[in-house]
Amino acid sequence: MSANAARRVTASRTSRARASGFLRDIELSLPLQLLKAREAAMARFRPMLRRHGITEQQWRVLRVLAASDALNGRELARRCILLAPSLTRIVQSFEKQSLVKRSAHASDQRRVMFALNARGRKLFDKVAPDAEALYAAIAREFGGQKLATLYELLAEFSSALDGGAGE
Amino acid sequence: MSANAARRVTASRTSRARASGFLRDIELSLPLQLLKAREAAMARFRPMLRRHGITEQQWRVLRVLAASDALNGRELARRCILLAPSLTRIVQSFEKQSLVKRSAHASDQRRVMFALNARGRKLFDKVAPDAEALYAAIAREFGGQKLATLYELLAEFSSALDGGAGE
DNA sequence: TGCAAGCAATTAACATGTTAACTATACTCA
DNA sequence: TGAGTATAGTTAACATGTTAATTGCTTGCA
Repeated sequence: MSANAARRVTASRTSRARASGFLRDIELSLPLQLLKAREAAMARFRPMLRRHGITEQQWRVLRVLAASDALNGRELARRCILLAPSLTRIVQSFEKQSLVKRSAHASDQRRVMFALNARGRKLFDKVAPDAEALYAAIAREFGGQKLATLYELLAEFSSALDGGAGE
Repeated sequence: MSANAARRVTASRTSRARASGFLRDIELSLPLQLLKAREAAMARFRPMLRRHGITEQQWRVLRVLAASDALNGRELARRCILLAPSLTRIVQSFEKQSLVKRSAHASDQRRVMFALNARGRKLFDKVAPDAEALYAAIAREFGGQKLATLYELLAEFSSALDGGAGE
């Protein structure tokens, strides 16, 4: 499969680039294709999350906090792939809704520790089954084998470009 | 490679999920991994685009318009993977900078046609070589073969989930 | 014909992305 | 020890993402 893919991509690149006379075809912009694939997946999750009254990014924070007792902001942002300002806004919103509580780090007064409280955990437990069902449907439609290969390639790509910094 | 990947992913999923007692590990959220890979790539492009004074999304619009004479808003948004409101804002900004001009569609007064003008084309010609150089570096570091396989998988994934609607 | 339904583009409102600046705390090393 | 530097978190400002509502035009059909 991948040998054919290589040939096909190369062929289409040269012919289309020659035809348009410009930069390689936009179909061969990797960031765009990653975005497109992400959109295809998120289109399924967003309506469900919306019914639960949360955004995609808020769900990431809920998930990460549900999987660990308490995290400081920097680590939380890193695991959610969120920038610090976005995380600040999200946890502030969560605190107003009593979903998250903050506490001081024992030895470093700069750090702020965040953790889910009872209401937050309850919301997570309510959303998680719906998310799992949608994820299972995607795996079924695309194929578990191909999904695993895609994971592997994405991980290799990220670490190849990050130089190991992102993980 | 992909057979190993499947085994590895499955193994890590069960062990981590059991350890945390919650939803499968967040590392196995496909939208998140797509985002992470995209971030790894965009981290290289953004500083360059910023030096040219444009954003990532504005660059997508420039590229698509440079590759075709004139497009209506809907088609332009579709090719750039942008929502209509975002496109509206971007082309309005481009018009103020005299990068893009709009015209009426011949037979359908609802449609608005957008095209690059001389200034827009000049900007595109200025940015394109830098973008190509960064793209070539990524292809070199990650490997052209693997890159082609990744493209293929992403395309299959998008079309599998879109049901053919997105293309 | 003319009206109901649909489509293209825009606008509005709020959430997030992105960069830069800022505050408070922690570290380092002369 | 104390000035300089680095780090964690926040805030600010502007661009984009997302949904819903709006406007103007088009189409289908009774």
